[in-house]
Amino acid sequence: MIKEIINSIYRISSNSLAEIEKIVKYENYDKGISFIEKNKLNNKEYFLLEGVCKSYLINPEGNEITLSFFDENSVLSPYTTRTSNNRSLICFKSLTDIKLASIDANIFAELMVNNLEIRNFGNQVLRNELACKVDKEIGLASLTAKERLIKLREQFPLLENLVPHTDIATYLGITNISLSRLRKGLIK
Amino acid sequence: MIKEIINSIYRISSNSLAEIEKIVKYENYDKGISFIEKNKLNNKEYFLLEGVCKSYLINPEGNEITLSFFDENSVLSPYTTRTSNNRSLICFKSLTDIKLASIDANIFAELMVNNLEIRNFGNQVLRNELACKVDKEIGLASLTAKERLIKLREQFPLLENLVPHTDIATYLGITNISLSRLRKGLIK
DNA sequence: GACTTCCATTAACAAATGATAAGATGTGAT
DNA sequence: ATCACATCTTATCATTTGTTAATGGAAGTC
Repeated sequence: MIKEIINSIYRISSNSLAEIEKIVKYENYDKGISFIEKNKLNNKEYFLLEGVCKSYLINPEGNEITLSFFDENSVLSPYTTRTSNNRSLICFKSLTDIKLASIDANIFAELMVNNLEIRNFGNQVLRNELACKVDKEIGLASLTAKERLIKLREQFPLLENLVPHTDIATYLGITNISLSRLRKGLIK
Repeated sequence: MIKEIINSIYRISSNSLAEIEKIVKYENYDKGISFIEKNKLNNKEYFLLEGVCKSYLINPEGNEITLSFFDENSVLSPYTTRTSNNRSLICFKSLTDIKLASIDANIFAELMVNNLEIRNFGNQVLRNELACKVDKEIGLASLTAKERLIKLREQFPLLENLVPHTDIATYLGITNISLSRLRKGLIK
C-alpha cells in the first residue's frame, strides 16, 4: 500500500491518490540485486514497501560507497535527482529481499504539472531528499565518526543487524575496522 | 547579464529568456552580509553576477559550517531545496562584495509549470544542485582531506586567496590548523 | 607611529583513524 | 560433519587530524 507512504510525506486527496494508483506496478528483488545501475536506462519512481536497500557509487579504487539507506515504507530518491539523459547517475542495491512499487517517471512528471496536490507531494519528496543530504553533509563535516554512528542508529536502529557492516562504514566515511572499534566503545 | 548564466546551464529560446528577464531585480551586498538567514522569510531565486558567497549552517557548538561556495556567474541553490513553509532552512553570506540578480520564486514556479523550456532549465538546476551534493558526499566519505583540498582547488582555483580559510576548512570537514598543514604539504 | 584586531602559520602533544595481518564466528554446500 | 567462504573482531603500528598555545604578519583605528 503506497497510500500510507504518500500521506506520511504530504497528505493528498483520494482522487489524486487514485491517479497515482492507476499506474503503479510492483517489483520484487532478492537480496543483493542492483536494480538500478549506473549509466543504464531507468525511468521510474520507486516506493519501498518491504526490506532495506542502499544507493551507492563506485569510487576510483573500485569500492562501493554508500550514499543513503532506505527502510521499508519510504520513497527512493526521486528520478530527476538521480538521472541525466534517462541514464542513472547512481546505483541502488537491495540489502535484504525487497518489495517495490514503481511508477513511470514521465507520467508522474505530467501528473505533477497538472495536479497541484501531486506537485506539492513531489516537491516535498525533493526537499526531503535535499534535507537528508544537507544533514549528512553537516554530519560528515562537523561530527566525529562515533557521533555519526549514534545518529545513524537513531534513524535506523536495526541496521547493524540487517546489512553488512562494510556498507555502514562507507556511509559513515570510515573503514569497517574503525566501525568495529566504535561499536565496541559504545557497548557499555 | 543572466542570459549567459541560464544558457550555460540549459539553452532556452529568447522568448523564454524574455519571460524571465521581465521579472528580474538586482541586489548588491557588501562583504560579510548574511542576505539569506535561517528561519526567516525568503521567496526568491538568485543569480550571482559578481563576487563569491557561501551557504552555511550553525552547528551545535555555534560554528558556521560551510555547505557550498558560489562563484560569479552561477545560480544559487534553488528555492525549493532550501526553503520550507517560506522559511529558509540555511543561511547565505557574501564573502566578497557581491552583485545578485533575483526573481520571485513563486512567479518562477508558475513559469516552470507553463513553459517547457523554463521547466527543463529549472530541473537541470535542481539536478546540478543534487549532483554537487552527491559529489561532495563521496569526497567526504572516501577521500582524504588533502585530496578534498586538491579537488576544491580545481573547482575554485582562487578561493584560498579570496575567502577566510576557516570557511574553507569547515567545507572540507577539517580545522583551519589542519588546512594550514595541508597547504604547506602541497607547496612543493 | 603605536595600537589593537584578525588571520594564518607553527609547534608539541593527544586522540582518532587507517593499513595490514591474524584470529574468530557463522553460513551454506557437499 | 566437514569444508570453503564471507564477515566481524582484535592487535599492532603508522599516519592523519584535533587541541592548545605561541608566533608572526597584515589591515585598520586612534
